[in-house]
Amino acid sequence: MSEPPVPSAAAALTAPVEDYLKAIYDIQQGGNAATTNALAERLSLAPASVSGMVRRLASQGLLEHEPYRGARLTASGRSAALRTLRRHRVLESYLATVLGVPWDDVHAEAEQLEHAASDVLIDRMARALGDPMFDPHGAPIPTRDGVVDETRHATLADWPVGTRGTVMSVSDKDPAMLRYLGELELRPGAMIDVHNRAPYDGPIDVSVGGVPRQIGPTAARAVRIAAVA
Amino acid sequence: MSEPPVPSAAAALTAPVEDYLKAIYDIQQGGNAATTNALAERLSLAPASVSGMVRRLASQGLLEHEPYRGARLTASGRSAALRTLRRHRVLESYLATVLGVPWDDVHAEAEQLEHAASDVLIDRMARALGDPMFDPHGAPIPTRDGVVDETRHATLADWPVGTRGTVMSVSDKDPAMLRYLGELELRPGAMIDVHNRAPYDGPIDVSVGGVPRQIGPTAARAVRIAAVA
DNA sequence: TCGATAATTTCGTACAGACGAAATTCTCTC
DNA sequence: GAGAGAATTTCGTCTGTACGAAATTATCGA
Repeated sequence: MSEPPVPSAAAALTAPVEDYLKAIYDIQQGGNAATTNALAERLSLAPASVSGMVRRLASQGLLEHEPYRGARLTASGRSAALRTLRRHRVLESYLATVLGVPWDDVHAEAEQLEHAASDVLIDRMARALGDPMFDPHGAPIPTRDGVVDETRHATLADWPVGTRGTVMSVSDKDPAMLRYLGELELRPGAMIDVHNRAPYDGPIDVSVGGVPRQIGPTAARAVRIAAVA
Repeated sequence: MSEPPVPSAAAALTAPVEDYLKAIYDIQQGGNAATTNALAERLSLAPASVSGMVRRLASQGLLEHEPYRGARLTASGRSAALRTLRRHRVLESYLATVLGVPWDDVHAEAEQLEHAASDVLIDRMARALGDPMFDPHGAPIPTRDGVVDETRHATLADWPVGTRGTVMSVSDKDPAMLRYLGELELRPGAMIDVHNRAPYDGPIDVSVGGVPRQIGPTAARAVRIAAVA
Protein backbone atom coordinates (compact mmCIF):
# COMPACT_ATOMS: atom_id res chain seq x y z
CA MET A 1 0.00 0.00 0.00
CA SER A 2 2.61 2.54 1.03
CA GLU A 3 5.17 3.78 -1.47
CA PRO A 4 8.27 1.64 -1.54
CA PRO A 5 11.30 3.91 -1.31
CA VAL A 6 12.74 4.40 -4.76
CA PRO A 7 16.48 4.84 -4.27
CA SER A 8 17.12 7.07 -7.25
CA ALA A 9 14.05 9.28 -6.79
CA ALA A 10 15.63 12.70 -6.28
CA ALA A 11 13.47 13.94 -3.43
CA ALA A 12 12.98 17.68 -3.79
CA LEU A 13 15.49 19.56 -1.70
CA THR A 14 14.30 21.92 1.00
CA ALA A 15 15.15 25.61 0.90
CA PRO A 16 17.76 25.37 3.68
CA VAL A 17 19.45 22.47 1.94
CA GLU A 18 19.62 24.40 -1.32
CA ASP A 19 21.12 27.31 0.58
CA TYR A 20 23.80 25.15 2.12
CA LEU A 21 24.75 23.63 -1.21
CA LYS A 22 24.89 26.99 -2.91
CA ALA A 23 27.05 28.39 -0.10
CA ILE A 24 29.44 25.47 -0.27
CA TYR A 25 29.73 25.78 -4.02
CA ASP A 26 30.38 29.46 -3.69
CA ILE A 27 33.06 29.08 -1.05
CA GLN A 28 34.79 26.33 -2.98
CA GLN A 29 34.61 28.46 -6.09
CA GLY A 30 36.46 31.15 -4.21
CA GLY A 31 39.23 28.63 -3.71
CA ASN A 32 38.59 28.18 -0.01
CA ALA A 33 37.64 25.14 2.02
CA ALA A 34 33.98 24.96 2.91
CA THR A 35 34.71 24.80 6.59
CA THR A 36 32.09 24.85 9.32
CA ASN A 37 32.84 28.38 10.39
CA ALA A 38 32.94 29.72 6.87
CA LEU A 39 29.52 28.23 6.21
CA ALA A 40 28.12 29.47 9.50
CA GLU A 41 29.35 32.95 8.64
CA ARG A 42 28.00 32.92 5.12
CA LEU A 43 24.61 31.57 6.15
CA SER A 44 24.34 33.56 9.37
CA LEU A 45 23.91 30.45 11.44
CA ALA A 46 25.58 29.08 14.54
CA PRO A 47 28.47 26.67 13.85
CA ALA A 48 26.67 23.98 15.82
CA SER A 49 23.79 24.11 13.38
CA VAL A 50 26.09 23.81 10.41
CA SER A 51 27.83 20.80 11.92
CA GLY A 52 24.57 18.96 12.21
CA MET A 53 23.33 19.84 8.76
CA VAL A 54 26.61 18.94 7.10
CA ARG A 55 26.48 15.50 8.64
CA ARG A 56 22.96 15.02 7.32
CA LEU A 57 23.84 16.21 3.82
CA ALA A 58 26.84 13.87 3.79
CA SER A 59 24.58 10.96 4.69
CA GLN A 60 22.36 11.92 1.77
CA GLY A 61 25.31 11.77 -0.57
CA LEU A 62 25.25 15.46 -1.45
CA LEU A 63 28.68 16.13 -0.04
CA GLU A 64 31.68 14.51 1.54
CA HIS A 65 32.72 15.60 4.95
CA GLU A 66 36.09 15.13 6.50
CA PRO A 67 35.60 16.05 10.16
CA TYR A 68 37.48 19.19 11.19
CA ARG A 69 38.44 19.66 7.55
CA GLY A 70 35.40 20.87 5.71
CA ALA A 71 32.90 19.72 3.11
CA ARG A 72 33.23 19.02 -0.59
CA LEU A 73 30.26 18.66 -2.90
CA THR A 74 29.75 15.34 -4.62
CA ALA A 75 28.67 15.27 -8.25
CA SER A 76 25.02 15.21 -7.23
CA GLY A 77 25.51 17.97 -4.68
CA ARG A 78 27.28 20.08 -7.24
CA SER A 79 24.56 19.63 -9.79
CA ALA A 80 21.93 20.57 -7.23
CA ALA A 81 23.92 23.67 -6.37
CA LEU A 82 24.15 24.62 -10.02
CA ARG A 83 20.44 24.13 -10.50
CA THR A 84 19.80 26.56 -7.68
CA LEU A 85 22.40 28.95 -8.98
CA ARG A 86 20.80 28.93 -12.39
CA ARG A 87 17.45 29.76 -10.87
CA HIS A 88 18.93 32.52 -8.83
CA ARG A 89 20.71 34.16 -11.71
CA VAL A 90 17.94 33.80 -14.23
CA LEU A 91 15.58 35.34 -11.69
CA GLU A 92 17.98 38.20 -11.05
CA SER A 93 18.25 38.86 -14.76
CA TYR A 94 14.53 38.69 -15.31
CA LEU A 95 13.62 40.90 -12.39
CA ALA A 96 16.17 43.53 -13.34
CA THR A 97 15.58 43.51 -17.07
CA VAL A 98 11.87 42.96 -17.44
CA LEU A 99 10.39 44.18 -14.20
CA GLY A 100 12.82 46.99 -13.47
CA VAL A 101 13.71 45.82 -9.99
CA PRO A 102 16.71 47.91 -8.87
CA TRP A 103 20.17 46.43 -9.19
CA ASP A 104 20.69 46.17 -5.47
CA ASP A 105 17.33 44.52 -4.71
CA VAL A 106 17.32 41.66 -7.17
CA HIS A 107 19.62 39.49 -5.11
CA ALA A 108 17.42 39.41 -2.02
CA GLU A 109 14.28 38.87 -4.06
CA ALA A 110 15.85 36.07 -6.10
CA GLU A 111 17.13 34.49 -2.91
CA GLN A 112 13.54 33.76 -1.94
CA LEU A 113 12.09 32.96 -5.32
CA GLU A 114 14.82 30.52 -6.31
CA HIS A 115 13.35 27.94 -3.96
CA ALA A 116 9.82 28.29 -5.27
CA ALA A 117 10.07 28.69 -9.03
CA SER A 118 9.78 25.55 -11.13
CA ASP A 119 12.44 24.66 -13.67
CA VAL A 120 10.02 25.14 -16.52
CA LEU A 121 9.24 28.65 -15.36
CA ILE A 122 12.91 29.47 -15.08
CA ASP A 123 13.43 28.24 -18.61
CA ARG A 124 10.59 30.41 -19.81
CA MET A 125 12.12 33.44 -18.18
CA ALA A 126 15.52 32.65 -19.63
CA ARG A 127 14.04 32.24 -23.09
CA ALA A 128 12.15 35.52 -22.76
CA LEU A 129 15.52 37.16 -22.15
CA GLY A 130 17.20 35.37 -25.03
CA ASP A 131 19.00 32.87 -22.80
CA PRO A 132 21.52 35.33 -21.41
CA MET A 133 24.90 34.02 -20.33
CA PHE A 134 25.40 36.47 -17.47
CA ASP A 135 23.21 37.93 -14.77
CA PRO A 136 23.05 41.69 -14.04
CA HIS A 137 26.11 41.50 -11.81
CA GLY A 138 28.12 39.72 -14.46
CA ALA A 139 27.96 36.27 -12.89
CA PRO A 140 27.69 33.44 -15.42
CA ILE A 141 24.36 31.62 -15.64
CA PRO A 142 24.60 27.82 -15.64
CA THR A 143 22.78 26.11 -18.47
CA ARG A 144 19.91 23.68 -17.92
CA ASP A 145 22.43 20.84 -17.96
CA GLY A 146 24.69 22.40 -15.39
CA VAL A 147 27.43 23.87 -17.53
CA VAL A 148 29.03 27.07 -16.23
CA ASP A 149 32.09 29.08 -16.98
CA GLU A 150 34.07 28.88 -13.76
CA THR A 151 36.89 31.17 -14.73
CA ARG A 152 38.08 33.16 -11.75
CA HIS A 153 38.90 36.69 -12.70
CA ALA A 154 41.28 38.96 -10.86
CA THR A 155 40.01 41.56 -8.47
CA LEU A 156 40.36 45.28 -9.04
CA ALA A 157 42.39 45.26 -5.83
CA ASP A 158 45.00 43.05 -7.49
CA TRP A 159 44.95 44.51 -10.97
CA PRO A 160 48.38 45.74 -12.07
CA VAL A 161 48.91 49.47 -12.02
CA GLY A 162 49.11 51.04 -15.45
CA THR A 163 46.90 48.42 -17.05
CA ARG A 164 43.49 48.62 -18.63
CA GLY A 165 40.74 46.09 -17.99
CA THR A 166 37.03 45.42 -18.34
CA VAL A 167 34.76 44.86 -15.40
CA MET A 168 33.55 41.27 -15.63
CA SER A 169 31.42 41.10 -12.52
CA VAL A 170 30.66 42.67 -9.17
CA SER A 171 29.69 40.91 -5.98
CA ASP A 172 25.95 40.96 -5.36
CA LYS A 173 26.09 40.12 -1.67
CA ASP A 174 25.82 43.62 -0.21
CA PRO A 175 23.13 45.95 -1.58
CA ALA A 176 24.78 49.08 -0.16
CA MET A 177 28.03 48.17 -1.85
CA LEU A 178 26.17 47.56 -5.09
CA ARG A 179 24.54 50.97 -4.93
CA TYR A 180 27.93 52.52 -4.35
CA LEU A 181 29.51 50.68 -7.26
CA GLY A 182 26.58 51.68 -9.42
CA GLU A 183 27.17 55.35 -8.63
CA LEU A 184 30.77 54.93 -9.74
CA GLU A 185 29.53 53.35 -13.00
CA LEU A 186 31.39 50.22 -12.01
CA ARG A 187 29.14 47.77 -13.81
CA PRO A 188 29.99 44.76 -15.94
CA GLY A 189 31.42 45.98 -19.22
CA ALA A 190 32.90 49.19 -17.84
CA MET A 191 36.41 50.04 -18.97
CA ILE A 192 38.91 50.63 -16.21
CA ASP A 193 42.42 52.04 -16.09
CA VAL A 194 44.36 51.58 -12.89
CA HIS A 195 46.67 54.54 -12.40
CA ASN A 196 48.03 54.13 -8.94
CA ARG A 197 47.59 52.11 -5.79
CA ALA A 198 48.58 53.57 -2.43
CA PRO A 199 50.47 51.08 -0.25
CA TYR A 200 49.12 49.39 2.86
CA ASP A 201 45.65 48.83 1.51
CA GLY A 202 45.34 52.45 0.50
CA PRO A 203 42.97 53.93 -2.04
CA ILE A 204 43.28 53.07 -5.72
CA ASP A 205 43.31 55.70 -8.46
CA VAL A 206 41.41 54.53 -11.46
CA SER A 207 39.42 55.90 -14.29
CA VAL A 208 36.11 54.32 -15.12
CA GLY A 209 35.10 54.94 -18.70
CA GLY A 210 37.54 57.84 -18.70
CA VAL A 211 36.26 59.46 -15.50
CA PRO A 212 38.88 59.56 -12.72
CA ARG A 213 37.83 57.96 -9.42
CA GLN A 214 39.33 56.82 -6.16
CA ILE A 215 38.13 53.66 -4.53
CA GLY A 216 39.06 51.83 -1.38
CA PRO A 217 40.36 48.28 -1.16
CA THR A 218 37.16 46.73 0.15
CA ALA A 219 35.10 48.01 -2.73
CA ALA A 220 37.91 47.09 -5.11
CA ARG A 221 37.80 43.50 -3.93
CA ALA A 222 34.14 43.32 -4.95
CA VAL A 223 35.00 44.08 -8.57
CA ARG A 224 36.40 41.44 -10.91
CA ILE A 225 38.34 42.38 -13.98
CA ALA A 226 39.80 40.84 -17.11
CA ALA A 227 42.11 42.15 -19.77
CA VAL A 228 40.45 43.95 -22.65
CA ALA A 229 40.03 41.59 -25.56
CA MET B 1 20.57 42.35 24.56
CA SER B 2 17.97 40.04 23.10
CA GLU B 3 15.02 41.49 21.25
CA PRO B 4 12.09 42.27 23.52
CA PRO B 5 8.95 40.91 21.91
CA VAL B 6 7.16 43.75 20.16
CA PRO B 7 3.48 42.87 20.36
CA SER B 8 2.39 44.61 17.18
CA ALA B 9 5.33 43.51 15.05
CA ALA B 10 3.62 41.48 12.34
CA ALA B 11 6.04 38.57 12.21
CA ALA B 12 6.19 37.23 8.68
CA LEU B 13 3.85 34.31 8.26
CA THR B 14 5.17 30.93 7.21
CA ALA B 15 4.01 29.25 4.03
CA PRO B 16 1.82 26.69 5.84
CA VAL B 17 0.16 29.45 7.87
CA GLU B 18 -0.60 31.42 4.73
CA ASP B 19 -2.08 28.30 3.20
CA TYR B 20 -4.34 27.70 6.17
CA LEU B 21 -5.59 31.28 6.15
CA LYS B 22 -6.24 31.23 2.44
CA ALA B 23 -8.13 27.95 2.75
CA ILE B 24 -10.26 29.25 5.58
CA TYR B 25 -11.05 32.41 3.66
CA ASP B 26 -11.99 30.36 0.65
CA ILE B 27 -14.25 27.99 2.52
CA GLN B 28 -15.98 30.83 4.33
CA GLN B 29 -16.38 32.61 1.02
CA GLY B 30 -18.20 29.56 -0.25
CA GLY B 31 -20.63 30.06 2.59
CA ASN B 32 -19.48 27.05 4.57
CA ALA B 33 -18.03 26.73 8.02
CA ALA B 34 -14.26 26.29 8.09
CA THR B 35 -14.49 23.08 9.96
CA THR B 36 -11.55 20.84 10.77
CA ASN B 37 -12.47 18.20 8.26
CA ALA B 38 -13.15 20.70 5.51
CA LEU B 39 -9.73 22.23 6.06
CA ALA B 40 -8.02 18.86 6.23
CA GLU B 41 -9.67 17.92 2.95
CA ARG B 42 -8.77 21.16 1.22
CA LEU B 43 -5.19 21.12 2.40
CA SER B 44 -4.68 17.39 2.03
CA LEU B 45 -3.70 17.02 5.66
CA ALA B 46 -4.81 14.78 8.48
CA PRO B 47 -7.53 16.28 10.68
CA ALA B 48 -5.26 15.91 13.70
CA SER B 49 -2.75 18.22 12.08
CA VAL B 50 -5.38 20.81 11.36
CA SER B 51 -6.63 20.73 14.93
CA GLY B 52 -3.19 21.57 16.23
CA MET B 53 -2.51 24.32 13.73
CA VAL B 54 -5.89 25.93 14.24
CA ARG B 55 -5.23 26.18 17.96
CA ARG B 56 -1.89 27.84 17.28
CA LEU B 57 -3.36 30.31 14.81
CA ALA B 58 -6.08 31.17 17.29
CA SER B 59 -3.49 31.90 19.94
CA GLN B 60 -1.78 34.23 17.47
CA GLY B 61 -5.00 36.11 16.98
CA LEU B 62 -5.40 35.22 13.32
CA LEU B 63 -8.65 33.41 13.85
CA GLU B 64 -11.25 32.50 16.42
CA HIS B 65 -11.89 28.92 17.10
CA GLU B 66 -14.97 27.50 18.71
CA PRO B 67 -14.05 23.89 19.47
CA TYR B 68 -16.06 21.38 17.43
CA ARG B 69 -17.54 24.32 15.53
CA GLY B 70 -14.91 25.61 13.18
CA ALA B 71 -12.68 28.62 12.67
CA ARG B 72 -13.47 32.18 11.66
CA LEU B 73 -10.81 34.62 10.53
CA THR B 74 -10.25 37.71 12.63
CA ALA B 75 -9.68 41.03 10.92
CA SER B 76 -5.95 40.46 10.94
CA GLY B 77 -6.31 36.90 9.71
CA ARG B 78 -8.58 38.05 6.94
CA SER B 79 -6.20 40.73 5.83
CA ALA B 80 -3.33 38.25 5.79
CA ALA B 81 -5.45 35.91 3.69
CA LEU B 82 -6.25 38.68 1.25
CA ARG B 83 -2.60 39.62 0.99
CA THR B 84 -1.79 36.05 0.00
CA LEU B 85 -4.73 35.91 -2.35
CA ARG B 86 -3.56 39.07 -4.06
CA ARG B 87 -0.14 37.59 -4.54
CA HIS B 88 -1.57 34.41 -5.89
CA ARG B 89 -3.81 36.07 -8.39
CA VAL B 90 -1.37 38.70 -9.55
CA LEU B 91 1.15 35.92 -10.09
CA GLU B 92 -1.35 33.86 -12.03
CA SER B 93 -2.13 36.83 -14.23
CA TYR B 94 1.48 37.69 -14.80
CA LEU B 95 2.58 34.15 -15.57
CA ALA B 96 -0.26 33.60 -18.01
CA THR B 97 -0.14 36.98 -19.72
CA VAL B 98 3.53 37.83 -19.87
CA LEU B 99 5.30 34.50 -19.68
CA GLY B 100 2.77 32.40 -21.54
CA VAL B 101 2.42 29.76 -18.86
CA PRO B 102 -0.56 27.59 -19.84
CA TRP B 103 -3.92 28.30 -18.23
CA ASP B 104 -3.94 25.09 -16.27
CA ASP B 105 -0.41 25.41 -14.90
CA VAL B 106 -0.48 28.90 -13.45
CA HIS B 107 -2.32 27.88 -10.32
CA ALA B 108 0.25 25.35 -9.14
CA GLU B 109 3.14 27.64 -9.99
CA ALA B 110 1.56 30.60 -8.21
CA GLU B 111 0.81 28.41 -5.22
CA GLN B 112 4.55 28.14 -4.61
CA LEU B 113 5.61 31.62 -5.59
CA GLU B 114 2.98 33.41 -3.53
CA HIS B 115 4.94 32.63 -0.37
CA ALA B 116 8.22 33.90 -1.73
CA ALA B 117 7.48 37.04 -3.71
CA SER B 118 7.74 40.36 -1.90
CA ASP B 119 4.85 42.80 -1.90
CA VAL B 120 6.86 45.29 -3.92
CA LEU B 121 7.49 42.72 -6.60
CA ILE B 122 3.84 41.80 -6.74
CA ASP B 123 2.97 45.46 -7.15
CA ARG B 124 5.47 45.76 -9.99
CA MET B 125 3.92 42.81 -11.74
CA ALA B 126 0.44 44.20 -11.24
CA ARG B 127 1.50 47.56 -12.61
CA ALA B 128 3.14 45.92 -15.62
CA LEU B 129 -0.25 44.38 -16.37
CA GLY B 130 -2.13 47.62 -15.85
CA ASP B 131 -3.43 46.65 -12.42
CA PRO B 132 -5.94 44.09 -13.64
CA MET B 133 -9.02 43.46 -11.56
CA PHE B 134 -9.35 39.78 -12.41
CA ASP B 135 -6.98 36.89 -12.80
CA PRO B 136 -7.00 34.53 -15.82
CA HIS B 137 -9.74 32.42 -14.26
CA GLY B 138 -11.91 35.43 -13.59
CA ALA B 139 -11.28 35.61 -9.85
CA PRO B 140 -11.12 39.17 -8.52
CA ILE B 141 -7.71 40.44 -7.44
CA PRO B 142 -7.64 42.15 -4.03
CA THR B 143 -6.07 45.60 -4.02
CA ARG B 144 -2.98 46.45 -2.00
CA ASP B 145 -5.23 47.57 0.84
CA GLY B 146 -7.26 44.40 0.89
CA VAL B 147 -10.38 45.42 -1.00
CA VAL B 148 -12.06 42.68 -3.06
CA ASP B 149 -15.32 42.18 -4.77
CA GLU B 150 -16.84 39.28 -2.88
CA THR B 151 -19.94 38.89 -4.98
CA ARG B 152 -20.87 35.22 -5.29
CA HIS B 153 -22.10 34.40 -8.72
CA ALA B 154 -24.39 31.56 -9.60
CA THR B 155 -23.05 28.37 -11.03
CA LEU B 156 -23.76 27.14 -14.51
CA ALA B 157 -25.35 24.15 -12.81
CA ASP B 158 -27.98 26.41 -11.26
CA TRP B 159 -28.47 28.83 -14.10
CA PRO B 160 -32.10 28.99 -15.24
CA VAL B 161 -32.93 27.22 -18.47
CA GLY B 162 -33.69 29.52 -21.35
CA THR B 163 -31.51 32.31 -20.02
CA ARG B 164 -28.36 33.89 -21.36
CA GLY B 165 -25.35 34.67 -19.18
CA THR B 166 -21.67 35.57 -19.23
CA VAL B 167 -19.00 33.40 -17.71
CA MET B 168 -17.55 35.33 -14.79
CA SER B 169 -15.02 32.81 -13.53
CA VAL B 170 -13.98 29.19 -13.54
CA SER B 171 -12.48 27.23 -10.68
CA ASP B 172 -8.71 26.95 -10.93
CA LYS B 173 -8.30 24.06 -8.54
CA ASP B 174 -8.13 21.20 -11.01
CA PRO B 175 -5.84 21.54 -14.04
CA ALA B 176 -7.54 18.74 -15.98
CA MET B 177 -10.90 20.40 -15.48
CA LEU B 178 -9.41 23.69 -16.64
CA ARG B 179 -8.06 22.12 -19.79
CA TYR B 180 -11.46 20.64 -20.47
CA LEU B 181 -13.26 23.93 -19.95
CA GLY B 182 -10.71 25.62 -22.15
CA GLU B 183 -11.48 23.20 -24.97
CA LEU B 184 -15.14 24.10 -24.66
CA GLU B 185 -14.22 27.81 -24.85
CA LEU B 186 -15.66 28.22 -21.40
CA ARG B 187 -13.47 31.11 -20.34
CA PRO B 188 -14.36 34.29 -18.49
CA GLY B 189 -16.28 36.54 -20.84
CA ALA B 190 -17.83 33.74 -22.88
CA MET B 191 -21.52 34.07 -23.68
CA ILE B 192 -23.69 31.17 -22.66
CA ASP B 193 -27.25 30.15 -23.39
CA VAL B 194 -28.73 27.37 -21.33
CA HIS B 195 -31.19 25.41 -23.42
CA ASN B 196 -32.06 22.43 -21.33
CA ARG B 197 -31.05 20.59 -18.23
CA ALA B 198 -31.70 16.87 -17.87
CA PRO B 199 -33.10 15.93 -14.47
CA TYR B 200 -31.22 14.05 -11.74
CA ASP B 201 -27.90 15.76 -12.30
CA GLY B 202 -28.03 15.04 -15.99
CA PRO B 203 -26.13 16.80 -18.73
CA ILE B 204 -26.85 20.42 -19.59
CA ASP B 205 -27.45 21.63 -23.13
CA VAL B 206 -25.85 24.99 -23.68
CA SER B 207 -24.35 27.03 -26.41
CA VAL B 208 -21.07 28.73 -25.81
CA GLY B 209 -20.58 31.70 -28.09
CA GLY B 210 -23.23 30.19 -30.32
CA VAL B 211 -21.68 26.72 -30.52
CA PRO B 212 -23.91 24.01 -29.02
CA ARG B 213 -22.35 21.90 -26.28
CA GLN B 214 -23.29 19.42 -23.62
CA ILE B 215 -21.65 19.49 -20.25
CA GLY B 216 -22.00 17.48 -17.09
CA PRO B 217 -22.99 18.81 -13.69
CA THR B 218 -19.54 18.60 -12.13
CA ALA B 219 -17.95 20.72 -14.82
CA ALA B 220 -20.97 23.03 -14.70
CA ARG B 221 -20.43 23.64 -10.99
CA ALA B 222 -16.93 24.89 -11.75
CA VAL B 223 -18.30 27.69 -13.94
CA ARG B 224 -19.77 30.85 -12.46
CA ILE B 225 -22.16 32.99 -14.42
CA ALA B 226 -23.88 36.36 -14.25
CA ALA B 227 -26.62 37.95 -16.30
CA VAL B 228 -25.51 39.81 -19.39
CA ALA B 229 -25.24 43.51 -18.63
C1' DT C 1 57.18 18.62 22.53
C1' DC C 2 53.80 21.20 25.08
C1' DG C 3 50.31 24.12 25.78
C1' DA C 4 47.19 27.82 24.48
C1' DT C 5 43.94 29.13 21.34
C1' DA C 6 40.83 28.46 17.76
C1' DA C 7 37.84 25.52 15.23
C1' DT C 8 34.73 21.86 15.39
C1' DT C 9 31.71 18.51 17.16
C1' DT C 10 28.56 16.54 20.58
C1' DC C 11 24.77 16.87 23.58
C1' DG C 12 20.55 18.26 25.21
C1' DT C 13 16.88 21.14 23.82
C1' DA C 14 13.40 23.91 21.31
C1' DC C 15 9.93 24.97 17.89
C1' DA C 16 7.12 24.27 13.70
C1' DG C 17 4.59 21.18 11.40
C1' DA C 18 2.94 16.81 10.48
C1' DC C 19 1.06 11.93 11.66
C1' DG C 20 -1.78 7.73 13.75
C1' DA C 21 -4.29 5.93 17.55
C1' DA C 22 -7.16 6.70 21.22
C1' DA C 23 -10.30 9.49 23.69
C1' DT C 24 -13.82 12.81 23.58
C1' DT C 25 -17.78 15.41 22.12
C1' DC C 26 -21.36 16.49 19.12
C1' DT C 27 -25.52 15.45 16.56
C1' DC C 28 -29.16 12.97 14.86
C1' DT C 29 -32.37 9.42 14.95
C1' DC C 30 -35.36 6.49 17.23
C1' DG D 1 -33.70 10.87 26.41
C1' DA D 2 -30.42 7.36 24.85
C1' DG D 3 -27.26 5.60 21.87
C1' DA D 4 -24.80 5.23 17.35
C1' DG D 5 -22.01 7.19 14.23
C1' DA D 6 -19.42 11.05 12.73
C1' DA D 7 -16.49 14.84 13.71
C1' DT D 8 -13.07 16.63 16.57
C1' DT D 9 -9.52 16.83 19.83
C1' DT D 10 -5.76 14.96 22.64
C1' DC D 11 -1.66 12.40 23.14
C1' DG D 12 2.62 10.61 22.02
C1' DT D 13 5.75 10.70 18.39
C1' DC D 14 8.52 11.93 14.24
C1' DT D 15 11.37 14.93 11.08
C1' DG D 16 13.80 19.07 9.85
C1' DT D 17 16.21 22.84 11.31
C1' DA D 18 17.97 25.72 14.63
C1' DC D 19 20.41 27.00 19.21
C1' DG D 20 23.83 27.31 23.52
C1' DA D 21 26.99 25.04 26.46
C1' DA D 22 30.34 21.77 27.02
C1' DA D 23 33.60 18.60 25.24
C1' DT D 24 36.82 17.52 21.82
C1' DT D 25 40.36 18.05 18.32
C1' DA D 26 43.58 20.62 15.52
C1' DT D 27 47.19 23.87 15.02
C1' DC D 28 50.77 26.94 15.87
C1' DG D 29 54.14 29.27 18.51
C1' DA D 30 57.49 28.93 22.14
